[in-house]
Amino acid sequence: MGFDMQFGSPFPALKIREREPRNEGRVATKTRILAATEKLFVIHGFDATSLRAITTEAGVNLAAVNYHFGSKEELFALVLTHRLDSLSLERVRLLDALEAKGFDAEYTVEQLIAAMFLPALQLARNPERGGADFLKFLGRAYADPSPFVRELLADRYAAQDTRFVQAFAKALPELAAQDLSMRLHFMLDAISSTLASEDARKLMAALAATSNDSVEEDAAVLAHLGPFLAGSLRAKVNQPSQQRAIRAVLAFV
Amino acid sequence: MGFDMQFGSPFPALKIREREPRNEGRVATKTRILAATEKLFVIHGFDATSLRAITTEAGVNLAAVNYHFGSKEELFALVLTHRLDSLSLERVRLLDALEAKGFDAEYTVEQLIAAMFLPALQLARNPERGGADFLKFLGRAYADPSPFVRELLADRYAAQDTRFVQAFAKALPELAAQDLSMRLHFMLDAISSTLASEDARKLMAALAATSNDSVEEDAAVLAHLGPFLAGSLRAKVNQPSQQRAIRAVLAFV
DNA sequence: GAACGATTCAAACAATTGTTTGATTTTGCA
DNA sequence: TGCAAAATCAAACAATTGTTTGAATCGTTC
Repeated sequence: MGFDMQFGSPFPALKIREREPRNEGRVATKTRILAATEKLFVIHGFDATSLRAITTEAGVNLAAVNYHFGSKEELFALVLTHRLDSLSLERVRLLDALEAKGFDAEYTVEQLIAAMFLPALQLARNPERGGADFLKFLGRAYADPSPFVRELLADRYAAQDTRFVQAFAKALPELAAQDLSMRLHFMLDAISSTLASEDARKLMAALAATSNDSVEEDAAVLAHLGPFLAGSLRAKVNQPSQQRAIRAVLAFV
Repeated sequence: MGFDMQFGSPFPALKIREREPRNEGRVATKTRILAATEKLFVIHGFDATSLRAITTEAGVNLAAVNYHFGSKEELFALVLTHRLDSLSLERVRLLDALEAKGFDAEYTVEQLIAAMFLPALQLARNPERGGADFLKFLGRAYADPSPFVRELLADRYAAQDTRFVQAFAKALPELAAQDLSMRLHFMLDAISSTLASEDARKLMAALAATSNDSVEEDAAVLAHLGPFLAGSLRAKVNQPSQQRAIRAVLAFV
């Protein structure tokens, strides 16, 4: 479940042989492969997940991957875009809605942060679209070192990233472009590697547990995440306190 | 250069055959291998750096690695600890000095941040001990997905990490342990993945260029990094502004 | 039920990996 | 100079990788 047959390839280049699965007794081979791929990708990443491991996990023949998907890369491209496209769409939708309604002048940064992270929290709560492992999946995807994965993400979601960067720039006009760029870099890298780490996700689960309504849970997580991230984005450079602290430490060098 | 023969293995288990290199005409084979390993590790990471690539880069025979170092893992363990041990020592030394002198009550967080990051900036300025590529090396090491690298770092530098966590906890008594833990997680993950990324390091170089004294350069970088990190650590949870921002965004869901 | 395409399967392929072997060369010391 | 240890070398090894092949099987349709 989760996966099903509506896997129309989003890549023109990735057109695969289409056909209605005809056996009813067991889940279609393609679906089993996709599910196994997602499961093993979360654990091991792209490079370390072999086609033999996938086909064994799925209980299908090794050649089935190349037959149904063409290649390992095409298979993983489908798995990645299937999950991440909905995340991206939802993020942009929230950003659109906020821009249409007009930001709350005082809390623009907090609203942008909420628009960035609420969709992931929601997807993690929807078993059909990722479930609890969705955050793990997301972290893996953005932390994966394989050039193939990195280029796929960069190419496919660059436009969305740009829109958020521009929105943050507008909300923080006093911050130099250099500093904003560095801080957003930090923020996004932190999010993704944190999502990939087991204990950090446990922490977030613990925070969520302070409420019992599911919408309230998301709000609880954001109430802890948001100020932390907003605080970092709003901080002013060259504070005297920082200057003094640096001098004190430099004295020991 | 940089590397030389004082490669006494820090691991009892990793004792390698010791011997004074006897050929003078060219750099000793062991040294060439170590240098090539470091160079390729920075570019490709542990898994994707093959022994054949290393020995080709070093201009030595393929079997030389197993002959001189025993295995690929033992070779990389030497390269990693060689660089990271000095960083760790210097960090702890600064922390000791600060604790001995007594922290500046008002700026403890800033001082701790400086103690964490100054050593890396210094090493990056010392050609003998890493040079400009040291930050790249550091980022790679902490972002590397290989279980071998992750366990090596966790086992070897856990004690140092704990000391810093405790110092931060003391400096931020009003912050719940959960939140502090999450924020430090974010902070360290952000630092390492940022160091590994090309454009983020360019940004830091640009910041450093605003001064010409080399000590001043480090201070300049810290003046931009510090407030950003301190701001994130000091932020208070459950701010009304954050709560309102979350409500506004949740309305669109 | 014959025929045909879609699917599955075991097997092999070519390429790459870390490691080992055994002969050969180089080196330092007697 | 002679000799033994150390170092280098080409070659092979065993294991793993993604991919391809060609025959066997399955399902549908005529």
